[in-house]
Amino acid sequence: MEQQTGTTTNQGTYGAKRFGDAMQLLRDCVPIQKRIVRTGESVYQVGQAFACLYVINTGFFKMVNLSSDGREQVVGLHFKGDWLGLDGIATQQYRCDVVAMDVGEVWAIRYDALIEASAQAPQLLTVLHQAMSRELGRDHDSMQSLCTLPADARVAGFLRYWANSLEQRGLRTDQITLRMTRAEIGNYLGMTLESVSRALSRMAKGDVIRFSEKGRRDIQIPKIDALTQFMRAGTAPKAACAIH
Amino acid sequence: MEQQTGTTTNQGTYGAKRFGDAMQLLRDCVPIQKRIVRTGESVYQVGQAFACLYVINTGFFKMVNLSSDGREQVVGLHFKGDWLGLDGIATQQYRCDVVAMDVGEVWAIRYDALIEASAQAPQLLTVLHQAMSRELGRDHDSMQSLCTLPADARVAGFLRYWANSLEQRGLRTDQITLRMTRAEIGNYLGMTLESVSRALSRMAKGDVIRFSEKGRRDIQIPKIDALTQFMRAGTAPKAACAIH
DNA sequence: CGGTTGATTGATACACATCAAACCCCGTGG
DNA sequence: CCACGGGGTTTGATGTGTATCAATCAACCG
Repeated sequence: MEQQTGTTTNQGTYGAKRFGDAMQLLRDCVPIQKRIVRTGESVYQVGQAFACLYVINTGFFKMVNLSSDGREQVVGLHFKGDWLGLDGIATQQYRCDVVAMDVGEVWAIRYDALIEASAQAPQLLTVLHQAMSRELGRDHDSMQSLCTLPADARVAGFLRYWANSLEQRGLRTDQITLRMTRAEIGNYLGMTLESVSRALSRMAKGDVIRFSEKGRRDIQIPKIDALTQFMRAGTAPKAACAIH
Repeated sequence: MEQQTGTTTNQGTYGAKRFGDAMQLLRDCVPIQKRIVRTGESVYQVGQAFACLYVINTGFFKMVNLSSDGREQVVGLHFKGDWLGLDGIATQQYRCDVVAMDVGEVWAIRYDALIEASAQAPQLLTVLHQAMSRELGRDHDSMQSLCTLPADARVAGFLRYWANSLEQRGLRTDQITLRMTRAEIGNYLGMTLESVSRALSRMAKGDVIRFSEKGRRDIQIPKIDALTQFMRAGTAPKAACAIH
């Protein structure tokens, strides 16, 4: 695995380059409105009239679904290069809130302008469709985790996902800073904050992760494989016993 | 709520017409390869090279995610007018299996041909994007159900979703035939087949649903509102007590 | 400094999984 | 025709993974 691939040109894999290319294309082909979003502020909110898609330039965002009876659910985490607002196309209204977990910058792109521009530059469609397709795949993986993995494994999977997301974007992965509280993580993973805390404690005990000296929000992952290992540990305990 | 809206022209709502319009447009603008898929056969399988999107003309399909360690997960149910294969765009390989739960017909459309055709007929893009956007929204709702609702409410929500899906397509909803075993339903909802069975029994006891005389696979829903009611019952039992 | 917000850890409770038995339906073949 | 077998469903008894409740602790801040 390469690190700091800011200038590397890896085309086959999902490297940092993928994002750079797409963003350069956007800059060139469509009018873009840059916008700073401070921590806790939202890019858009449920019910708002749909007009723009947003591409994340910097920052971390959570996507929150609100049900009619007041339940809140974090349904996605988004990083640099991800598109926001896609769920608004169908109904012409945004279906969820997107909130910045850190100060960040998004590029607003009018959907109608994007479609128009795609007549001249069809690659724009490829970029858009790939973003949507990727999110569909991610959602399916999330559903699978929620349905088939025990709590500990879900937390491990979450850390692995976060580390992978950073790595794909050419960011540091040896020391990651979770920008979410235990409660937010728990909400995203379908468990309580206490369960998240216990899972992390168990991982720390097994040296799968390490807490940084300053704050329990910074986590070191010595070996990502250890996380994958830890996930399987809970999934199929019978197998280990069957060997005798 | 109107029934049998086969010829009705309701534009604002998600009526049966939406599907007819889109399918007519496709017929007119892009080459279509019709294909019959028998019960248990798959439209495509994970790992297969991506080339086509599929639009369901008739039948019911389940979308199954397979993880590297062998876990299977039903991540979606699809009906007439839904698009299949969208998750393959990003990686150029299908990411899951789509299996017919009943004999049905799908229309295969080459993705590259669709993009080309969209240069002449931009409405094609609208149709495609709305389909993707709708699925994203659906997935988020599923995640919310999995994370926040108890087992009974999830089963009720599942029935309501099924009934709504039929209604939007102008099909009968008074008597619905589940084309899935309890085990499949349980897999989709993140619970065991026994829990599904118990939930259905409880609903039948409360007259929220009725089993048809022939087989426990056919279910009558006298009032859909009763399902919604049943969902809330488990969600906030404290509130009822607090009133005294 | 007290006050607040988030994290950890323990004791207990409960929703659901697991295990097990019985039943129903339906097709097959003697 | 009935015997048989097998897949699907129901229902009960028991076990367990997490939720819930509660206390303590750490960090931050006006």
